[in-house]
Amino acid sequence: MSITNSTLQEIFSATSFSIAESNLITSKFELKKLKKGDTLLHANEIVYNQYYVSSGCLRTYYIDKLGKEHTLQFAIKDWWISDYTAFFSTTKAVMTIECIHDAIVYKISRETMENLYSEIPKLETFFRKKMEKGFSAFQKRILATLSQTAKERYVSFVHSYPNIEQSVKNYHIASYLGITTESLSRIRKEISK
Amino acid sequence: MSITNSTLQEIFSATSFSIAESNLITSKFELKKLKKGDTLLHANEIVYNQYYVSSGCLRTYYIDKLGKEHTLQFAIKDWWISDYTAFFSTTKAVMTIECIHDAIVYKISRETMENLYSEIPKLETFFRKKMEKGFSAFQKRILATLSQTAKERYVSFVHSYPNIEQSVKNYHIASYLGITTESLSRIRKEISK
DNA sequence: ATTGTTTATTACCATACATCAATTTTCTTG
DNA sequence: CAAGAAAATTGATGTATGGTAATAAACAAT
Repeated sequence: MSITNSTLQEIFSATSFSIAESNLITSKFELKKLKKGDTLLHANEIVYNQYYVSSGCLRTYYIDKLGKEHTLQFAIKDWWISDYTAFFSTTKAVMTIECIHDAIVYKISRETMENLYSEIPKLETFFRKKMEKGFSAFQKRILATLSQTAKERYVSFVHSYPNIEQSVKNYHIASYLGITTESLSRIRKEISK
Repeated sequence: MSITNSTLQEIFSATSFSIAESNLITSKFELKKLKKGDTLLHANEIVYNQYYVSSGCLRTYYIDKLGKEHTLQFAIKDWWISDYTAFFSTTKAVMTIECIHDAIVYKISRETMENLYSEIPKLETFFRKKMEKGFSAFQKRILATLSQTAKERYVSFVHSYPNIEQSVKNYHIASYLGITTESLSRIRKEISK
């Protein structure tokens, strides 16, 4: 229950806090260790928390009515993860979060976040900017799905996220790109020629 | 140059400001009237501004290397519009914003926004929450593209945005859904049976 | 190392959606 | 309301990606 000051530095690198602020913030985060295969968040559960990923790898995925998995997001060091649609409104998760590689994450609730925001405005600024980045990333992804072929999207994924590409299964990547693992396999073969 | 207090109310409905705050904010917005067919933002232009839509209808679209248009977003009354990826980093627009129906918008620059945020924290809260909603909406759209057929996405679009559906061309909707206008036509035929 | 299990590949056929070209319908504007 | 322009529809055919099933390769565990 609670994290260290150096962890605080890790999470909010560019931001500087007073001692009082630091103490307040560190007291609110909770460390969690995850093993490969663990489920951090189950679909249908009410989402109270978001998580900062300090190490390891996780993914958020959605299971559709046919039972197929669709990966919305991967998260490695220095990424935040949750089912954000549910998190922002404290409603039930549509997605599941799974640990792909043993991980260390720091957990914080939305209620706590909102309270911290009013006490420490620069924390709100920090997260507003995070959100702007995330919004941007999603926008780019939508444009990519609209305008590119599966092959182009794969190439650009490998290029943009070399660290992730190495540490996840091909079928995870396929479900992120919106294609089957067989199609991805064919694409990889073509590229390797 | 500058808007009225009642317009301020319109934009920030749920939020209340002191007189000084109101005056400060209203002085920063600039009214702009647009005619159908006008371009509010050109691709390749540096993006300094975002716009609140008071009336009318606009859309943001991307032209790919083959010359095809892909609609990222529509905006009607009470929506905000810009090329946000470019706006957040004050870089060149990738997209174009076109007026689809005569519109009235209020313009404000990012620099002004950032200054207002530090003076009026609740304004930052307002936009953080807007951003959370937008992030959520994009997330849902990505999940929909990953897991649904074109027909399902069309039905859900019509259901979610009845006001937009009425006021835009079918080929706009097609380019938003990521299909051709011919395919959309076939889908509509099937549904009408 | 051997065996079992998970993941990736390959082949063959199916399907959703795209493309192209023509036609019809709807909207504009004098 | 007539004539032209823009948008939507339809038909015929093409293509990217999906589905199924079998096989091969990679990984894990004893």
